[in-house]
Amino acid sequence: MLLSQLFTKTSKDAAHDAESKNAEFLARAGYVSKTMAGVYSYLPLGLRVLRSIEQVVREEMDRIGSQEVWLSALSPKENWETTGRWDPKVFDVLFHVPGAGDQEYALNPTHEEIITPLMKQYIRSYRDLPFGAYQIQTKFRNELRAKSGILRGREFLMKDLYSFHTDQADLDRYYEVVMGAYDQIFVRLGLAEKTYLTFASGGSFSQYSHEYQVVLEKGEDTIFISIEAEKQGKHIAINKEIFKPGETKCPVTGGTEFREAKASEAANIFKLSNKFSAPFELQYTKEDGSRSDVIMGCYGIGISRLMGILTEACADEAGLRWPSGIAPVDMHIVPLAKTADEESYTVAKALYEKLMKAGKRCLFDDRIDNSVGSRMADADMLGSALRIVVSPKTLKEKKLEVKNRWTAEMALMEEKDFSNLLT
RNA sequence: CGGGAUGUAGCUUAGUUGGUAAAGCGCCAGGCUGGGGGUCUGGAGACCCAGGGUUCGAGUCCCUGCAUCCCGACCA
Repeated sequence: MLLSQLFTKTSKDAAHDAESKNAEFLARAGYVSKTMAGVYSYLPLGLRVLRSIEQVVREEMDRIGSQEVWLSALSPKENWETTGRWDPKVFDVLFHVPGAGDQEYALNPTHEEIITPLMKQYIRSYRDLPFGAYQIQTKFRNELRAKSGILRGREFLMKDLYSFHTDQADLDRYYEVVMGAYDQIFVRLGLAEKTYLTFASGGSFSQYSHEYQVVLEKGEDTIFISIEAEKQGKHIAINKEIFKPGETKCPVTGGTEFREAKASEAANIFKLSNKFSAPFELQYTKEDGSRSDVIMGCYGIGISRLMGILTEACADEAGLRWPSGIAPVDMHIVPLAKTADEESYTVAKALYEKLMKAGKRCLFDDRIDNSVGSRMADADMLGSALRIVVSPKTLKEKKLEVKNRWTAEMALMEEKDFSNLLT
């Protein structure tokens, strides 16, 4: 991608209302643009990051055999009346949208009310169970207060998986499988060190709930981390909402020592049991011919929120940084040339084309009229892990300068050594 | 939904006891530059959030509304 062609621009100034780090940096880098409070548009570089996160999640969901679907974003009022969630006093984040005539629809904030009746068409007997179905889709929640940039919006991208079982024991087994997949997701996103499996209230639908909380200075939740578990190399915490000082014990180790931390909830998983299958009468036939409610689990993970969390966790004063595999590009190439005829430009351009042909994703800063300083600052802001500078100075030694955005280490390398390094 | 703060050029802001709007950045044209948002000259760009009110006169004072951010409540 040529930087001269990229329609987004970086900005030196933060928007006056960008109080949170993610809102400030993602907007300054031109990754996202705020449409209104809690609602963002994703621009070319930001969309690549969002898609990369999405792909990590998708691969781990596929790996455990769950099947990707794409459920409708609108749904009929009746489905929500069936579960009692149409009533704003019961469920205040549901957007009610008018349809033709007297009809009213819901803009889906979650999809139990869609997938449960849907599965009535397909689940007949115990032979059809168990299985999992997931989707990655925009969710709409009428939050009374949107906040913290893309961390808590009224419109956001979420992966939600629903699982269907004959009994609680099979749900318990599958729940563990999903936990394993989630662990893998946090490892791949480079967040494992900061992520704690957090025991939380089940809300109004279940006594069971686990959250994946990522420790962040500006986290909106407070968790109590089990010190005992940490000593055993386990990341276990209790959400403040169910923590009783002096009483609560670590459910994994039995330990009684905790340390308090601020964290952001990246994922939340629930054992639904028959909470939704009962009202929708989603049942299956057992081996003895009798009928029983399907047992369900649901497993959410905030894709766009993870992008915000990664920004909060990784960005430095100079701009964005991303874990490997998540950045919008693999490298950012800057020729320090005054004209496109100079060797430093032609060598850099040739390198760019070679890397692109080899499947690397690169930004090439062909904006040679811009000052050197502004182009270096842009390289830092845009967040590529590697920056390659080709200048008359480095060319004298027939070398390129390679700088690591994370370690700030700089190395002069011969072009062929550099190319070899990448293969 | 309660409380607080803020709305002035594309962006960030200044604007005195009320007298008809200023700067930096960005943008456009042209120089000089070239390893960290460089520099000089010239230029374009604002119904001062909206609607009422007070006043000879309102960016400025008053009322109402809207928007945004923050705190709280809320958060499958």
